[in-house]
Amino acid sequence: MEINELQAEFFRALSSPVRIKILNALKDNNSCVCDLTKLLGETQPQVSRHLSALKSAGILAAERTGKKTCHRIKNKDVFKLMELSLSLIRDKNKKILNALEKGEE
Amino acid sequence: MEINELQAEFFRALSSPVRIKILNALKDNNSCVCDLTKLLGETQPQVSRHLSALKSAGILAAERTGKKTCHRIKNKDVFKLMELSLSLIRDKNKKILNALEKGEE
DNA sequence: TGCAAATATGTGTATATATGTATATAAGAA
DNA sequence: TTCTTATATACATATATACACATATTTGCA
Repeated sequence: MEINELQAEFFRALSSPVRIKILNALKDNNSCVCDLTKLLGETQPQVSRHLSALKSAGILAAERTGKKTCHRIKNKDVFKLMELSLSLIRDKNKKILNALEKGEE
Repeated sequence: MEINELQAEFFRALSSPVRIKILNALKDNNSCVCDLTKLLGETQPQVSRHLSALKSAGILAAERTGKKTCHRIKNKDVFKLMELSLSLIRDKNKKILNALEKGEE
């Protein structure tokens, strides 16, 4: 296993809109699967699977308390990465992004 | 198209070992397809398509001069992202990465 | 014009991924 | 133990991706 492959795997974990949404949802609050399911409007198995992918990538950690499993960002530096990615794609999609950021989603 | 999707697309462009290698190869020197093909030991169509993917993602720019097409990094901030990703995966794979970085690939 | 070099694209195939539905597992409560 | 809630996993399927090999396209040159 080379570094390149580890990096590629890491980026692949971020290459899904649902997983990006999950990260944003966990930015300020930890959350359990059922709350994320409601919040994102996805099915429960979907959310569970995406959470599991993010956990495998080392981005999330999970802790079970009773029936619920609480998920949290393992290292908040991941949001530096998110911001950097936004500024990089901003160049390419200036018009689209400006519109989106003004709330016209 | 939401921001989440643009971000996911962007990260997907980085989710391939070959494309990561290409970026590293272009870090300090611009290069044409044939040189990259030799350097990476991949087939020419492979390299061409991966380059095209990176271009679609807005990460590379290409310029044709004569028979050759020269590719370059559009915004070197992408390497900040690469470094950040490395430090993020380092936590998870301390042992593996330490070994790799000592040159035991 | 004809040829060779550099690059891009088409095609087939194997593999990976995403997703819905159904089901299994785990834990607390009655 | 039985029921309910929370979560994870199995299965089937549709779609996407990576890749090798073959071919088309573009350009410079003889």
